[in-house]
Amino acid sequence: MDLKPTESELEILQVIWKKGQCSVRDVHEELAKNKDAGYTTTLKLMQIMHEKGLVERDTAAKTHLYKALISREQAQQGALDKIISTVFKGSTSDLVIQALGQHRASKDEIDAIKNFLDQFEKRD
Amino acid sequence: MDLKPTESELEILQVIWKKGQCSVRDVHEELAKNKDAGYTTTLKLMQIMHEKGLVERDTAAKTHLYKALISREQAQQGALDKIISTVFKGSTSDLVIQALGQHRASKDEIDAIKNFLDQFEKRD
DNA sequence: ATATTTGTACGAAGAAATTCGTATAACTTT
DNA sequence: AAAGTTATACGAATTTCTTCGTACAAATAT
Repeated sequence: MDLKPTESELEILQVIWKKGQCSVRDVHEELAKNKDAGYTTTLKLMQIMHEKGLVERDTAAKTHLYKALISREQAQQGALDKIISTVFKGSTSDLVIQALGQHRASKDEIDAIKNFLDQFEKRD
Repeated sequence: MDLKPTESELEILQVIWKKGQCSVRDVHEELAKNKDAGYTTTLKLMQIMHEKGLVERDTAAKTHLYKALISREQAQQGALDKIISTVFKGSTSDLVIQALGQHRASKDEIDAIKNFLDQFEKRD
């Protein structure tokens, strides 16, 4: 299993992650808010995702219901691994610093991260 | 200008970023260490990158010399923006915590991040 | 000067991802 | 029960990315 969603697949997964279980129409209507694609395009993509094992589906009723077989966390980790190796020279701290630099995190966020770092350090 | 390098383009950019200025052969030999592709493949990709405006080139000599027109930082930011919006629900701190949690940063890295956070906090 | 090597140009094949049209089956409405 | 609506299936066109072969020009070596 490769489990590396493409760009469009990721858009679909986002909707499924948010809603938990979706029909093609559910997903398509959500996507239609920001994007302009035909219904059968979404259908086809979801069928392909099923073939690839990215989602499972319940075909009991006429309208099939899809669930994600890859978790958001798995996808996050995959995405991180990829960009850390391709643009961050393998350096996680470079990534963290760049992320924080641009984003202007709030004090709360910064504190959350500091706490996290403290715990992390103690653990080793 | 779109300026969103593909996967292969990123591999090439990495070499150019590292060496500063490169001939096609420079890049190709570096890539050949980890990958197995023909010389003309690399050449073609670099020509396309030139068309797209990702690199500039000096054609004065027979062997053309390429320089990056997109900085590593720009590519990093683009990659971050993309995954923050597609898999991290827009949350930078989620990304940071996930990155630190899995990647087992070294003590030095953690200290670097802490220092950065301290400075960051003072700045506001 | 001729042959070999080293380079660019470029068309086109191949592969992967995306989009859509058409067929057809199953419900729903009239 | 006929017409309209809402589904899935699936082939195929399109687009984007990648790879490579061939042609040819310039520099170098014999």
